[in-house]
Amino acid sequence: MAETRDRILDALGTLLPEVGPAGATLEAVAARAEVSKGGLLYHFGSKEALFAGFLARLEEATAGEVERMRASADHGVETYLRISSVTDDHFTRTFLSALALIGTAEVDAAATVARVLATYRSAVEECVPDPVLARLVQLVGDGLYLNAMVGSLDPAEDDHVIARIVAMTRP
Amino acid sequence: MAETRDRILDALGTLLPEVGPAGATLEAVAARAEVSKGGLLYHFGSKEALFAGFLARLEEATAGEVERMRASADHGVETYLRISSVTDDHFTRTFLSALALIGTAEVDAAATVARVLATYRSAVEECVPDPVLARLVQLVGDGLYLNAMVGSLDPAEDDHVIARIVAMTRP
DNA sequence: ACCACTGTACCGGCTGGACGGTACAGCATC
DNA sequence: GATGCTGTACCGTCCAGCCGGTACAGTGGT
Repeated sequence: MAETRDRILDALGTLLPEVGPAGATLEAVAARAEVSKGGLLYHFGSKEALFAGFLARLEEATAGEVERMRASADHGVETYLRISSVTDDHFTRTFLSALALIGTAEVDAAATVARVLATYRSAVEECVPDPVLARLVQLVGDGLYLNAMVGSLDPAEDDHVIARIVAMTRP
Repeated sequence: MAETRDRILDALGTLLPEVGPAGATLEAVAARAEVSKGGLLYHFGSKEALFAGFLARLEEATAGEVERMRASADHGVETYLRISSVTDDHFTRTFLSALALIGTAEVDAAATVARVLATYRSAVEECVPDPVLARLVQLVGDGLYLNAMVGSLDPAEDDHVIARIVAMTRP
């Protein structure tokens, strides 16, 4: 069942920020997903496949987020930065989990994250004519993600930064 | 000998970006440092102590970097951003290694990194009067680090962004 | 000058436990 | 009774930490 598969990936997503890749044991993931270890290995033949499945879903979700950016009235900049600074967003959590996967032997998470960032970058460049400014916008978003990763994010305060940047991008 | 201790920590620092925390076995670190496993465990009683020692050295190095910022002619902003974007710098590599440690069970690397970022933040706030702009500068720096972590950094290109920000901070 | 002893630095084999992966038996539903 | 899925017992590997040992540089009593 595809539902079970997604439940397993969700379980991995909640587990990774809590205990890191080392703590994300097959048994731990199975327990969190309320599946047996055998059941997990039925859906994902190996830990590598499990992680790869997670990263694949991240890339799909990225496409969806970029679509949301394109559809937004302000041409996406604010939408982009808001997502980065809202830590309880599902996509943000998935992205942070992927960051936690960087450095694991099983899978090249860095490459996937790099692709995700590149996708975002093209999207930002679409709605900010000045390429230097576009890159600046993206770097601020990335900075927000890094701060979210280490848990030092004050969303209320960073609202002002976001507002400033949005103002810069529409003269 | 303190020299051996430092050599071990250096070995860990070069190993972490290459193979990640999972690959940074006691034996692997010992081999890289040209010490036996027993010798390593003589200096660091456990893997946790090894990682903790590495993070402690990062915090010391941070103090030194902030000092360099304070001493620089341009009031630190450019110095700060340059460090973030130069991936072969010793401090940058140490910092990226610490990022790789986030999520390991042995040690709370996120807290250390958060403290390092907070230290930098105060330093930037010292030389940029506008607090919102100061935060923006710091977020761009953090964004550069994140990009360096996933290997998607084009230093030549980001020079323009740095120049733009430096211009913004001295009207 | 010599020896007994102590502390420091380092070495490498061993073991117990954890974890990834396999095998297989059970149990629905069709 | 076949298929899709689940649970569990088990195996092999890998690794952290332990431990018995070596080398050697003091140190101090004689």
